[in-house]
Amino acid sequence: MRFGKRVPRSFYRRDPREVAPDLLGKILVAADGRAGRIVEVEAYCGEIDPAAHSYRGKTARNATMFGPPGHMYVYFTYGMHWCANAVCGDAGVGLGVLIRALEPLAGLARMRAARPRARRDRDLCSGPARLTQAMGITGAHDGIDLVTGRSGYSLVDDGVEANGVAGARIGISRATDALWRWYLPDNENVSRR
DNA sequence: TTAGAGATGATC
DNA sequence: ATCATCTCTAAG
Repeated sequence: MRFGKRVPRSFYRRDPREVAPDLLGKILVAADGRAGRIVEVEAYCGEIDPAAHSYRGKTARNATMFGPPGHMYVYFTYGMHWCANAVCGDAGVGLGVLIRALEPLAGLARMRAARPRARRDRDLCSGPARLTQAMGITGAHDGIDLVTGRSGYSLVDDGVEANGVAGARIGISRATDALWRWYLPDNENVSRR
């Protein structure tokens, strides 16, 4: 791959609270050359996590979360936004990591075209719905495999170290005490700076 | 720079 | 009614 080597499926087959901090620094790559480094993530922990879509079991919307790890769960929210997760753990359990922000690395012109309202480049991918817009991710991509990248998006590792800090998750009303958000504290592309 | 509210529709 | 959000507007 152009930006790094494939993140293997075994990476995802773990507790999302382990996967999430390890995902910081990895790169989300689109087939058309758009790419961004992950700088903010949140873990969602299935049946033990009241804030997770999968908390009450499998439904039509969250079915991808209960599928194999390393696939992308894309959901629609607030009537207008798409958000993307990496499915974690074993199939059938309903675990995932929400990708909340990217540092734009390549294909900036395409990202700006996809988000004409973004005033500065740091506004392109600094939020879960912003990054899907910038990267061209929609519900059409729900369930695609991020390991093989055969459906247009993949996650790769270029070896750059990224040490994050933990905090409370954003935009939820239950399980607000769990420190299951990780981000790079000095990165300008993190949401809610 | 920050705070508040509207947009907009699927979900359960 | 709620929601894993964003953007604009108004005010400081």
